[in-house]
Amino acid sequence: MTSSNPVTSPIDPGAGAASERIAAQLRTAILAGEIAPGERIRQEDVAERLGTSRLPVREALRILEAEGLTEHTANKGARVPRLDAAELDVLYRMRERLEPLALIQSMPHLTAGEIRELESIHERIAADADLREFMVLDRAFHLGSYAGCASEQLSSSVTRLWNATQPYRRAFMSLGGQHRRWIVDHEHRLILDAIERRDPEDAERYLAGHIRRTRIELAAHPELFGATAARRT
Amino acid sequence: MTSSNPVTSPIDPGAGAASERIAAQLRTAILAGEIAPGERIRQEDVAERLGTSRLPVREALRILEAEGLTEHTANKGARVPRLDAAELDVLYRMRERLEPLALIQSMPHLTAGEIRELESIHERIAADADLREFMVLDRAFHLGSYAGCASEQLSSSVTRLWNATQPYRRAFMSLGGQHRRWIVDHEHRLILDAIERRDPEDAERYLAGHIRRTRIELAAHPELFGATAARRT
DNA sequence: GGGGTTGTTATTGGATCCAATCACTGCCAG
DNA sequence: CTGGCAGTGATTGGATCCAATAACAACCCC
Repeated sequence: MTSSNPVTSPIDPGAGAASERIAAQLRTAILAGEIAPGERIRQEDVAERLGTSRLPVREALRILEAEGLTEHTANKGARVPRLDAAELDVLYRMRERLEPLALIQSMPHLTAGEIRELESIHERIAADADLREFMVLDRAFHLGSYAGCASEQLSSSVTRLWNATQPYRRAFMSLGGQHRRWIVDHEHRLILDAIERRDPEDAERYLAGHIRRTRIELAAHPELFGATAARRT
Repeated sequence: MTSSNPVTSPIDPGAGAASERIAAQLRTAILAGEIAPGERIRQEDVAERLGTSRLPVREALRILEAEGLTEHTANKGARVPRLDAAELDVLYRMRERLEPLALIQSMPHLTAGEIRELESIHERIAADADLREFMVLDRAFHLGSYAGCASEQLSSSVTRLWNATQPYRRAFMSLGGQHRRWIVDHEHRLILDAIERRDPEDAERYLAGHIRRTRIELAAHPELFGATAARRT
């Protein structure tokens, strides 16, 4: 209680509407893997933990549903979707087609500063070895390269795809050793070079290849499904 | 009032949860063009007209937002998104890449009965001249051809694209004469033949061409934007 | 002893009331 | 006459209470 009390929450983190702050909190938790696929999210738990009523939680869950982070069934509540191998395969094929389009649309409008930022992220990925940090930087690199894409629809679609696949991408990257990271790093380098040369064809080719390779490797690891989270039905 | 009273609503159309019935009502209205792009949707109006409280309306609007039919801003409410020429162009490029994928995924699983149904829809499109009916049948034809697609994510993405572009597709089809309809009819024939031959390459080619041609023609009609609906900012 | 059934409990869905925010109009000063 | 400002009305956002549904468990009858 007292979430609306300005005294008890003087810092006011997130500032904006309450339902969106809750959505942001849950989004971070899900993307960080703190809530596993298949795990149920009870409205009252969240409401109590964040010191608010259940109502904005309901709205937050609907917002997250729109972003592909939760799924909702009537009278049964929300849960983080669990994917099977076939669904993940299709999601990667969607990425393979949509993200090159996003990059093509974005590239002409990327500023020099934004490209420098990509370069910085790329260097930090190579330097830092922590998986959690890698997940954040990898996402920042790709989505950052689409920053110049003016289309709201395309941006949100791509984000949805990243959201939905995130848990499995993490499980996949946690499998192998450094080897896997080197390959990713090399492919990012190729994409970044093409961006700096302002060469859309090459950028599209390398990006599509990057995603396609990952999809094929994922298909070789059926143990990712069911192993990620096993909390009943 | 009395929406939950089983006596006053014995037929119980839609059966399911109330917020989803409301969403269905609004969805139909928007797709039918009864609510124009840019037009605002006030919660209380809808609540009153459907004899319910504002709360399920809020949820319904969030559901529709997830489907790309409305957009929502804090403290300002929901409205049907209005697109500019650039955004529509990108949406069609997205369709051009995603829908062939959906068709490829769907084709192997289409039953003979489903293909007969597509044939039936195709004939009805050719026979019937009414624009409203055409919009329904055209949508049924395309989305029906993706019925075998098992991926929930891909299906909903494609549906979102159809939702977002629907008002402009209607405005476009209302422009020309029979000429435009003949071309669409012919292209549908090519796609359907490829489906019946179970030829994924041809199907993908014809479908992509169908969408691409429409995109290019749309680009030649800048008068579609702003003409569709003009209810202030 | 097993299967169907019924009662109980936990959880979500909906209605009403209250608070906060935003847009708009009219006013006043420059 | 025009720009800024304050007050007011309209509209959305949130909290609390109540109803409905579904999972679960104990029970009874066969």
